[in-house]
Amino acid sequence: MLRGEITTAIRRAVMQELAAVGYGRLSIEAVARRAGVGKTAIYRRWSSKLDLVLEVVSAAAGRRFPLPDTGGLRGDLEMVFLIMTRALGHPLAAQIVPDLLAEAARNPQIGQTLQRVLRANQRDIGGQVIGRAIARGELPPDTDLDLAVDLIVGPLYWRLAVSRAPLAAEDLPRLATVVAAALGVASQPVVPDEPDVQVPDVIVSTDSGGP
Amino acid sequence: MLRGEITTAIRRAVMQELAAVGYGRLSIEAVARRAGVGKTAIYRRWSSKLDLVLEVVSAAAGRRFPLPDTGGLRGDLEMVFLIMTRALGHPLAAQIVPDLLAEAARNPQIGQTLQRVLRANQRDIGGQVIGRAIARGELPPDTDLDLAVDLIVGPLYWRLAVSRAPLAAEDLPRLATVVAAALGVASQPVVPDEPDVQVPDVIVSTDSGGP
DNA sequence: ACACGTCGGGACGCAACCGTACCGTCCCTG
DNA sequence: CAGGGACGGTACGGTTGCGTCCCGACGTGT
Repeated sequence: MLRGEITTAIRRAVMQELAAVGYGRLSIEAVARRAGVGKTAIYRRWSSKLDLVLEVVSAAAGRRFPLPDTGGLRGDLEMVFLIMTRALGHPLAAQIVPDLLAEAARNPQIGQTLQRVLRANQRDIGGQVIGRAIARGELPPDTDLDLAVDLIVGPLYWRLAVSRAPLAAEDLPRLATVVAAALGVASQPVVPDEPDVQVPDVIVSTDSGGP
Repeated sequence: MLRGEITTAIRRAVMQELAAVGYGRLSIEAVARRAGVGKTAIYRRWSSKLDLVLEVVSAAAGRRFPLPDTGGLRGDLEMVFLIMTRALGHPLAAQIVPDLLAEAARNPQIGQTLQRVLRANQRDIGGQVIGRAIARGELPPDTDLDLAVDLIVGPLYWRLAVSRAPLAAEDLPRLATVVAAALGVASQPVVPDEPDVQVPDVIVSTDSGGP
């Protein structure tokens, strides 16, 4: 009969440790130390570091929730942005999410799990917002969902998780207005304005200059 | 008199090792092994792992370049997107950049360096594009540069570095059109459409459910 | 009241890596 | 052609973490 308080303490310690050192350097011993438990208590519950992290992160991030209908695309977008801001504004999430997303590029198991608990969720939400807007006649029926998700999630994720610049609550309505405008032209045909210009060669090199 | 070929080999090995295991797990011994050199050769050039990574990454990513003027905002954006796609399309960069950006959140030195070589560069480019568009009369003079950078960089970074979904070359013109539309309304006053709706509480929790 | 299972703690052998030191070799410079 | 410096390799003691095992203490359920 495993004691629930111990399990909870381990979960909390995993999140804190993930935020502090990242997945790559996470060690079972450090988790046990931080949780104030023996390593035995951890191995009694999870079989490995990967198993531990996947289960804890899934449990913490896997909550789905209904997205309220505000009656308009702009309002729906603002609602999504507000929720994203709250979620990524949590210090633990702001550290853990980018770290795991980077690790996902290298570890297929992590990639699958995040795909399931994060990005599928985002696609759901994007689908809801776009679907409603189409039903309202605010967007054409052939709106590209992938492009829409990029437009909705990209700027705010960049701001909150990468750039980490402060974002005032008053900025969200403006961002919603701007993204709504972008979505409005997403399915229009492209009208090229000027012929091609030579594109400079940009390659990440490994041998430029010396120390 | 340090031999340049050795330095180059170490640099290449650092990039490959960063891509393979990330900054957190990068070890000097693994770099030496991969480069086919002794640890001595590395310590003779750099004082520590942090020093090594910062110098190598700066040298590889710090190249600035002129952004050609295509004569229109939409074309300029497409040019930026093409350059970004090439840079982040490089397998090494696609692995290393998100990893270091996540690490930057916990290591101030890495944060400062990336700020200097990556984000300042992006702000420069964004400033060029927006400045030209303002001069052409395509955008109002009070366009918010921070918001513009989020809109330009966010969606493509999300797609290439986080979502990692395939992106056809034909998608870039459409993305440019869409982002240009977004920038066009970026400085317009916000017109609220519907009064507030209750916002559901979303918090990343550490104690939801058990294994 | 008793017995069983979980608890924290400690120890185990093994592996990886740290940063330094010392080899003998090779190449470049003067 | 002689000298010096950088080279790859190896070994060093010390630290950290792995996954397992055993211990005595606790506490819970019957």
